Amino acid sequence: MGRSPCCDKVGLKKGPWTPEEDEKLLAHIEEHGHGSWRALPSKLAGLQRCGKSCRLRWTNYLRPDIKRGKFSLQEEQTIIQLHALLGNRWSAIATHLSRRTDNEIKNYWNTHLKKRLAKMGIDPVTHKAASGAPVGTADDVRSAKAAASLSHMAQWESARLEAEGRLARESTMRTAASTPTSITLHPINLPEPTTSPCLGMLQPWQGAKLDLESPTSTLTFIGNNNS
DNA sequence: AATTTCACCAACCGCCACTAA
DNA sequence: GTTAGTGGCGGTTGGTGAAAT
Repeated sequence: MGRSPCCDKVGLKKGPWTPEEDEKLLAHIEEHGHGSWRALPSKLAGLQRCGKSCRLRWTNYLRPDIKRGKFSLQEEQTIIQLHALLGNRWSAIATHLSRRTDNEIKNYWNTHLKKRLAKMGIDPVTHKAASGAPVGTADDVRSAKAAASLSHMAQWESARLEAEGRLARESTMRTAASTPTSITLHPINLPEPTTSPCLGMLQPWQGAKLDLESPTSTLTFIGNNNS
């Protein structure tokens, strides 16, 4: 498959966006909406940016429904648990954290959460206690069970996401005009949220009692199982 | 006060999936 | 069936400010 490079055109600006550029992009999107990103820069006089850069700036920064600033404890828990389930599928994780962008979650994971897990002797990739890590023997059994459970859940969730993707595509093709395109998630039977050994790490930092509501309970489940 | 090191995060890059011609 | 164009995703980089020396 051939691909034309997007951002190698001479004369296109790179690097941080200026307030003026933000203003131009915002004004344009407010007026025309965001449709064809590639065509957008040519419509915007004076904006020497490639469409890809415009899209990124919009989705990660300018979108009005973006929540910025510190992550709450609840959000941290959600990220950790979803990462245990989904791995580095940041966009999928972001859909479960309302108003957070995948880029922001990814950055937060790489700069904060990953290090914390490592410090706790937990492998941030597998979410299992790292070999040789100081984990209590009683916990070992629990951790192993939890890991096995999470592994199974991960497979389940992957399959579910694929199915959802297919369904979403099919439904948009079939009923493009009439049907709302919101994706409804189907219930998954999660074990106790605390089964992920790494979640316990959040408690001492906050010194507060955790309200360990299942992170995925923030999802809007419906009762029907059509899969 | 000057310099170095570290941490954070916005933005870039390359790849993939999908679609239209 | 093939090719080219586009949007989106995840990994990575580089600029900047804060902290340490």
